[in-house]
Amino acid sequence: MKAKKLKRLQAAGWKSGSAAEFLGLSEPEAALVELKLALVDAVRRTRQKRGMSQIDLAQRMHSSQSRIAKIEAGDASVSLDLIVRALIAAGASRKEVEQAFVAMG
Amino acid sequence: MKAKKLKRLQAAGWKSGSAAEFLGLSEPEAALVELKLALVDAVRRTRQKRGMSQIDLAQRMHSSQSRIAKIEAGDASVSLDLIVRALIAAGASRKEVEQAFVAMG
DNA sequence: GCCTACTATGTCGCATCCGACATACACTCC
DNA sequence: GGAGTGTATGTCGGATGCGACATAGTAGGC
Repeated sequence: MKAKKLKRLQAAGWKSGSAAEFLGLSEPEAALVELKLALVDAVRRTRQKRGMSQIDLAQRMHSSQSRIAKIEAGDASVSLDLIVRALIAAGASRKEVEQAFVAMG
Repeated sequence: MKAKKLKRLQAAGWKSGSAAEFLGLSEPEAALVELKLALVDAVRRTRQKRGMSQIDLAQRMHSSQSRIAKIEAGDASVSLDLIVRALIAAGASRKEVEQAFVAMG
């Protein structure tokens, strides 16, 4: 599956921008992917800044450690909804959320 | 269902901020709802600014008119993913997306 | 080495979200 | 009133995302 491959690639250290192009995603699809990647980064950064483990965050948002791991890995089975929920649950301020979105460019 | 009611209310003209509180959503849930509402507004505004009908937008994003209607109505059966896809497909500029987020406060 | 804490990956059954379709409603123009 | 255009709402089967669990990998202290 294409989406899955993309996610694996990016998890392995691909810089956003090249990955989407590499796999030949259409423009709108690509934009959404970029956005997700930006937010995923924000989740991990925010969580670590707050000194939380994946388990801590999982409990806060009534989810599981494996889900958090998948979120941060950019797994294809993770929706934008869940990413944003995680970001909020991690305690990101409004400004931090905004910036994650802005960073998408 | 609670979420459904909320959505109906907001569609009927409730200002974001009061609706979530009114229904007693928890903080993180509320934040996500606020975000969705802000983006939903942006979808409609962007679409209309571009002179598109709901059908036009639906075709652009390979969806259906009824889905677009539900998006703009804040229907509970619409994910954040879909809202953002719609916003992108409507041709929202990066600045417009940003502003949608800022407006969320 | 072993133990502990943290993170990653695969799978599964259930819930939610999706596009599609039908249909109703609202307006305008003729 | 009828036709045309745009929007809203309800429903359905199939697709996707979810939490949970098991398990494996990784790093540090002892």
